Amino acid sequence: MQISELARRAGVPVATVKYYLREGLVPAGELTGATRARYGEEHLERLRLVRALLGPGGLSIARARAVLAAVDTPGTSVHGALGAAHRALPGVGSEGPADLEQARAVLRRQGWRVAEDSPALVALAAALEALRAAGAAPTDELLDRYADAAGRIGEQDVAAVPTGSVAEAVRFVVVSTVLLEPVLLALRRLAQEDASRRRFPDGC
Amino acid sequence: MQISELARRAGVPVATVKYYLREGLVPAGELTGATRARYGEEHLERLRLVRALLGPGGLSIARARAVLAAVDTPGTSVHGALGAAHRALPGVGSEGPADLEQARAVLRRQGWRVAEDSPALVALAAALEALRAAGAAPTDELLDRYADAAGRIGEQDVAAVPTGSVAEAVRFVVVSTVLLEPVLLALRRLAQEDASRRRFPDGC
DNA sequence: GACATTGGGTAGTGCCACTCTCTAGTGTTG
DNA sequence: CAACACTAGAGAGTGGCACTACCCAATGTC
Repeated sequence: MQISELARRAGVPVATVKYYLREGLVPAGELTGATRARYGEEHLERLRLVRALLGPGGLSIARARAVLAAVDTPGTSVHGALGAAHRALPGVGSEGPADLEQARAVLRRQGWRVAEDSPALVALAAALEALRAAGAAPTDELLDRYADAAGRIGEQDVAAVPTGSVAEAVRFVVVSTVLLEPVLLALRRLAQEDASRRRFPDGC
Repeated sequence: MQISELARRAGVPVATVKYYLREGLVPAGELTGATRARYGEEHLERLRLVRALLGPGGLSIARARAVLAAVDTPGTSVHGALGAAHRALPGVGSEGPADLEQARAVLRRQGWRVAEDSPALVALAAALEALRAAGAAPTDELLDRYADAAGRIGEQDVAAVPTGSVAEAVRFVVVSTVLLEPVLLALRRLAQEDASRRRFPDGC
């Protein structure tokens, strides 16, 4: 298929596909001449993945490229791919070295063990710092409840990883890590809405 | 305090504070002359809240203004404030009318009742659509597990709302709705990392 | 042989969150 | 009272980002 068909089937303007090709998000097609290239189903699939990461996934071009690099690198272990995906995701950017103490305490109580420099750990510390700065410091009890729920989800995520090939597992991990985040947030808001309706009926 | 002190104590450039004043994110100070205004502790608190919403909260200026409008409007019910906050939050922007069926099915199984046009419902449908487009359609079982965990969190969130004054409750709802999202996402990633380490030891 | 399309590249666009600069006025210091 | 630093308010400029429009020479199609 040519670029126009690729673009049409993915619902993306041709100029945008060219842009992704230039940025290295989508691999080049097979050149059949100086001004012709052929694209396959795998290009279409990749293009759809890119759109999902950039749109609903909320990634920037640069971060999407880093995430896709983890997908493309064969020989990476599944655990390593998860780490690469986490590193590529937008953590909560903080300037100074954040206060990791409350975050570490949660991990201790949950019995979780993670890398010393885990980006998720830094992100958690930064998020807690933001809450404190906004005058809404969370209690340890609240954090523990959140961690309980998060633990269930993380367990579920990892259990669902297919064991067929490493490549398949890596792709699954990356996609689900990124694209299930909006699902989780939407479900939380729905649960809040339901709980709020029950607790505050008729406008309290 | 003058604008320079306000800016210094919040760790924000003076020009940026002026910008927020112009955009209506921070209320004007009390004018003491044609070129002088006085700001109080409440301005400092508000400025810190704005920074938390824009930075870690990930809101745009326009969305932050809408969220803050909910905080500022007295007489709003707590349930109404939650709805206002949800409407102001960035849903997953989708073009056409998404397929709400799978999303509604989750709600039915959980026994949740939400508004027909709930933005969270649309966001969930859009997120599911993105997953399908990326070739990683989630099973109902996975969604149910996610919903179970989200249900716990939503319950917890609503239970934690202070019952003192409506204004206090509204502020709490808005802040926790927005600023606990990064906490939840970070905890999920930490749980994934721990679970992944246990399931894929030494690079599988 | 006319015409549309392609790969490849450069430059421009629109949006956003600031950031700079200017004016006119004001408090403060010596 | 004069010099000076600071202020409110507002317009214009900046840099980054994700496209998007345009151009060219080459090529495929009718």
